[in-house]
Amino acid sequence: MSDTGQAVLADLILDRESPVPLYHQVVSRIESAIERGELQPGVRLDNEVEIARQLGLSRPTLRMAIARLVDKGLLIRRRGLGTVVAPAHVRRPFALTSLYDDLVAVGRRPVTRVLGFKSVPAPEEIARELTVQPGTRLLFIRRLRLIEGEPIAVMTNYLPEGLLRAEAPELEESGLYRLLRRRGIQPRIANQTVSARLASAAEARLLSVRRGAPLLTMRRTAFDDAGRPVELGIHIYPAERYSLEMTVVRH
Amino acid sequence: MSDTGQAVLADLILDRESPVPLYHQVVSRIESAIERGELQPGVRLDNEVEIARQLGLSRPTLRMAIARLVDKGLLIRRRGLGTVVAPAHVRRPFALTSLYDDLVAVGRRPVTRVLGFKSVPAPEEIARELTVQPGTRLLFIRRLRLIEGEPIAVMTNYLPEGLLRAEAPELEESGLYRLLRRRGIQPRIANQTVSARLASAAEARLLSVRRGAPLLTMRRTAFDDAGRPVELGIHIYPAERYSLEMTVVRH
DNA sequence: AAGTGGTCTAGACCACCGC
DNA sequence: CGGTGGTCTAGACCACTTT
Repeated sequence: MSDTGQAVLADLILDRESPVPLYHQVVSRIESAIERGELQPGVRLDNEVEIARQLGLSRPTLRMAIARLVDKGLLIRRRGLGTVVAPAHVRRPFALTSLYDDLVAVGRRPVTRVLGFKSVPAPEEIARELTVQPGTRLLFIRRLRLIEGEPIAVMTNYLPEGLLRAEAPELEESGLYRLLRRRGIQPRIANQTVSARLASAAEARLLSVRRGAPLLTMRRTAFDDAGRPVELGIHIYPAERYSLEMTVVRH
Repeated sequence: MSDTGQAVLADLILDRESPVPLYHQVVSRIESAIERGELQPGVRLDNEVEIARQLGLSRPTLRMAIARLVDKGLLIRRRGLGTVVAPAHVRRPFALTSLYDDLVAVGRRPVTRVLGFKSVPAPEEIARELTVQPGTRLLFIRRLRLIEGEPIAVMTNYLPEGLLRAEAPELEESGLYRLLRRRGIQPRIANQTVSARLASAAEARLLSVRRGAPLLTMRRTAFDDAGRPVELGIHIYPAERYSLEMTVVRH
């Protein structure tokens, strides 16, 4: 009914010497203020000109920050009305994070076992999807992921050779995407197909489910900034223990 | 190896009298040039300052346009290198379109049968997900979608009353989202959970599959600009005939 | 009418990249 | 080094929403 409150952002501290862009500093400060509950859902922010003045920024710079937050679904902005903190309806951004990151984020302890790690010539279909020549040598990786002793995924990946070296042990400690990032490789765009089928006997054994249990399947090709192939992933999950969650924002 | 060509965008026609923002005009012009093949993947664009000059725009305005196209995965931009048209690896944006739209877009003819359309009090769990009071009256809709005679989805939806009226017949002609848009309701953010399970006898009958066949399941809550609940959808798809595709761009 | 975000301009300087 | 995109400024005017 009445005003839900006016947020004062004047005390955000910006570091003009930092290499981190100012608008990005604003994004992360406001983001964490919302996460910590200092900015409650429904709270109305001051208008853009006023916030910019308080922070000592130009309006375009501040707008860039707010635009990012709107994109993430954290803020809602309407002409003539103002900017308010979005309701809490989850705000998990749909991004190219790995399952590993997701699980760690909620405090669970996934364990990974590397089942396969070798160089293979690219099968025709996989070569086509990754846009490499058939027969090109690819790194084949197969991992089993468990959480509290229960298998939750069998992940098969094909990567162009040279992206990773003999890093099988590290794959037991870290996610594939984290390992790639550490080597300076940034997946940027990914095409995913999600479907379902029944577990074969071999899959059932690996995943500790009965034969014919429902599996969630995901097939993904990922490319970097320059459009170079990074990875093809074929993942299967026991549907009884796993689901994919995503938040979609319409622009 | 050598230059892949230099695109001249100077002949894009902009209408400064139009209510459509200039940057948006640039976005749609370039978008359709790429779709029509006038701008081939790999083609390098002139630098921002030059394009802006050619179009008679300021650089920030042009940058806004290019940023949108990069977001959509149509262009790739790298500091020091330039801007090029992205490789063709699909570019289906992951958005809140309906299955209906998707199928029509590829020229297929889906048919929809409305199985249920009535007002019901909100069950507790559904009320919580939609952030309405338990017992609030909701519109319950259940539809069966077929393509070339084969069922591909059973869609169950709950909407706050008042968003739609007695429009059951129209639901056989148009998608739910299209109908909502026509009434000025714009879903903006949606949380989706995708998983899988086996078909019950009743579901198997509806979907023309055997009992125990794998089903892809999707549960979605959607909210509008102002964070008001728009819809809760519970969809099931016969996995043997349907998969979900999405393109994810990391920002 | 008043207040808000939306669009647009014309510059400036910086950081990264390949040569 | 020269060229590119990345960031930032200080304004201006417009369109929409509510009072």
